[in-house]
Amino acid sequence: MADTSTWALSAVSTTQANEHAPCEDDCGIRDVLDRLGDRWSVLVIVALAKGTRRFGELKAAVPGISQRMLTVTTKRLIRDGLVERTVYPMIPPQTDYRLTAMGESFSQAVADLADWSRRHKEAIALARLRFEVEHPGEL
Amino acid sequence: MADTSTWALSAVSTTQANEHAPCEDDCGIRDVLDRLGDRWSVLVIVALAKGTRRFGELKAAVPGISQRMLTVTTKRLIRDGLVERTVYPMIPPQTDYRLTAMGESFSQAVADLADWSRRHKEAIALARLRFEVEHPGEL
DNA sequence: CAGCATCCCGGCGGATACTG
DNA sequence: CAGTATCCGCCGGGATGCTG
Repeated sequence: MADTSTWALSAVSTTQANEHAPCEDDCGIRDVLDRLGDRWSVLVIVALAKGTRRFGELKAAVPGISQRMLTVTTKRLIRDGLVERTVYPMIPPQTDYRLTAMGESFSQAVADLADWSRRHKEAIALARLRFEVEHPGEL
Repeated sequence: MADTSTWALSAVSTTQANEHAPCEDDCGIRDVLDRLGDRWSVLVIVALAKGTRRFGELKAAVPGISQRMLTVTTKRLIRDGLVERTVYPMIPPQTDYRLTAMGESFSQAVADLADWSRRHKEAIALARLRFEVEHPGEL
């Protein structure tokens, strides 16, 4: 039994032609994960959770972000309806950013996630150490 | 007042030399966000939430993933202590993947997130439509 | 079946310069 | 101050081929 030549032909039936496999069922999660995925969205949300901020204040509140990524990120958040922008036409110009109702809600969800990571950060760090000794060099 | 030549010199005080700006305060969230960020981790977690799966079953359960990304993703999840792997040395070989206790906990957190996105997907879609008409072409 | 090794491309995001 | 425009390097991840 267990001839190595048999299972070579047992076709994998690779989910037969799924084109782009766009989830179909669940999704909508993708949009959320995309925001969570990029480097800055969450940080900006967290900063705005403390209240309305101007562009410069926001930049200062999110250490390391470039002006470009700040504009791009805020624009994406605005597009998704998480953030609102108010422009005061003065010299020098002023622009205020604040969370929308949905933004606040999202902020709460993020906070819950932060809670989870706080409760498990030691366990994760430990797991990584173990992995490093058992599989040195990998990843 | 409001002379346009004055504020040109008011140095931005660009968060003075933060090297890599590694958060310092919060963090641990970065690790979690990194898992949420990549394209497949969440999908694999969701698939494993339904129970133990073999490599091939997992591949079938996550439509669109390549064998390479499946190995890479599972390995990362194992490294972080979210997934366990059991190898049965037989011909043909068999490998089982299952969530750890922490993995189950994480799976729950993800489920909460999925809930949020389900409750707001319409609102997000609507916001995007509005944005598209008001700012055609951007993003 | 369950992987590892290699090649390669797209786009995310950093750095820099310019404008109202 | 609050952006916009441009250039560019890096790496996440797809496709393919080979092994135990």
